[in-house]
Amino acid sequence: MSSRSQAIADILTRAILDHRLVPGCKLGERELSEIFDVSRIVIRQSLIRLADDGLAQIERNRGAFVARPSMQDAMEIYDALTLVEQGVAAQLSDRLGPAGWAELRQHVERQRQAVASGNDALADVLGQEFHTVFVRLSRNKVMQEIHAQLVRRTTLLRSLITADFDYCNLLDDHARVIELLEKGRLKQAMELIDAHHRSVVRGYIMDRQVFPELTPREALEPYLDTKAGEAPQPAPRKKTGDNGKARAHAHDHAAK
Amino acid sequence: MSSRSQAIADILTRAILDHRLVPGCKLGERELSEIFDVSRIVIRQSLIRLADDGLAQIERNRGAFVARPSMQDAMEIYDALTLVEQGVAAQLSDRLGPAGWAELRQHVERQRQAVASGNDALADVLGQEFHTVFVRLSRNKVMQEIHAQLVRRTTLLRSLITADFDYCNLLDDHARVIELLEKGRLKQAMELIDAHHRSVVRGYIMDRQVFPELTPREALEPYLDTKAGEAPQPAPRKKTGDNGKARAHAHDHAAK
DNA sequence: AACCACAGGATTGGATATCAATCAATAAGA
DNA sequence: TCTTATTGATTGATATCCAATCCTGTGGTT
Repeated sequence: MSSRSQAIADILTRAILDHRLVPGCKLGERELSEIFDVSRIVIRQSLIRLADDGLAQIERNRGAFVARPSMQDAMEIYDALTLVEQGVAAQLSDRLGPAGWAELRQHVERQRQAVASGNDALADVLGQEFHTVFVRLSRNKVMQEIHAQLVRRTTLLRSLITADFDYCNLLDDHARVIELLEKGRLKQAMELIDAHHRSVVRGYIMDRQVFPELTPREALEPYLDTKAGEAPQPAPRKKTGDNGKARAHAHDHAAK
Repeated sequence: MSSRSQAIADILTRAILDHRLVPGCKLGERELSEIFDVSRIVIRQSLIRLADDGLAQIERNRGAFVARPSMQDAMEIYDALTLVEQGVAAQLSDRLGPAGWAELRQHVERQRQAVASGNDALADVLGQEFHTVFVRLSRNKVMQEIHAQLVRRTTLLRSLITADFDYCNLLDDHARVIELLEKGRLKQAMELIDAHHRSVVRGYIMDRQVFPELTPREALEPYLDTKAGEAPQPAPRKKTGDNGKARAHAHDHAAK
């Protein structure tokens, strides 16, 4: 392990991405230091890392809070994500070998099986991972890190929306992007990527404030015991505005 | 100002970008804490920020060093920069209004005047700034920050090269990119951006190690007095392998 | 002389206690 | 009721201390 503050930053990041720590939530140094049983200094360093990553916001003499991106921020993040993925798509359409295309198709197939077998949680994860795999094939670690950061911020954004949308028509986007790219129809693939992200962000309805429901202590409890071992995957917090239709298509959302 | 550690991180960043702190240079906590007259903890926080930005590298129990990117890193950074700038170019070719084009042309014109009047230092700065202005016109703060980070890392890379190249044929790239974009010849503009960055990184000859020449204390001295006021622009360190030809075209390099 | 092992020093990572500055919220007063 | 002052809580930062680790230099061995 690199350092305690990095480990704690990772845990906080996971908790935020799992929507257990919601935007606006106060991240008090004393409270966190008691939860993790470390000194305040280590917590400060963790919070600095989170702030650099855009997941937390530090206000002088007021403390750190889980970032509360604005609607403007959301659009900019999705714009940047679109730009990056379009660029990667352009690179891959030139450079990617058969093994790469096979890996992508295999990933989509696994996700499709997960959806078919009703394993929504797995489908969620695979859907998220697709983008990561996609960018990894560019073999550019710098680009990967930039993209990963943007993905983290989009995941944070999902804490801020109440209404989900109908994503049925976008279920097979991954497969279609692969297909278009492999056929050399780069422009269409890029337009598809753009259209998809655009429709996602257009569907966003952001709340002025989200209600925590979980104290930081409760939110972080599941991550604690693992000193340096396996990471148990605690179930993400259930969505509050849980209307049936939205829930029915939730995996489509995370699935891209 | 936000915090002491941020201010110090900014100073360290500037010193690195000015090539006063060269890659591989040890950034000892005790030494820096004495230089800046703050506690070691503040320095640690600053170093974490630098590491998150890719300008420093922290090795456990060994300390922090100015990052020493590999040739592979250099290519990846330039690839990412190309990707970003191409993407922004695509956006601007659609969305940018006349005022934007005018601002770009005006910037190029100012740089041209600086070159004509032999003010190489100013030409350098303007040449760097062009990219920043270019990306700023996308009106996307997220993208701006990503781009700025990449630019910082390319500036760091320049500490690692000894041989400069002949950039005469690329002097007017900025103007030509603008021209092509405004005419809607997006593809050609993107190819020009790519070709330019490619030729830059191909010309890189990286040294295994760079010799510091300046102790951290000497390197940081010019930045110190300014508690919170104006930032004096200390002259960048003269290049060591200073052969006439390289020097003669140095401004072309920084000018892009 | 070359090489390995061990001890010591130096440095980092972190804990604790303490202090000043600032913000927030309550309590006092007009 | 509105304004102001005090109090409490939290952050920013310092100093000191301790443990773990790395580096080095010495000394013994071959």
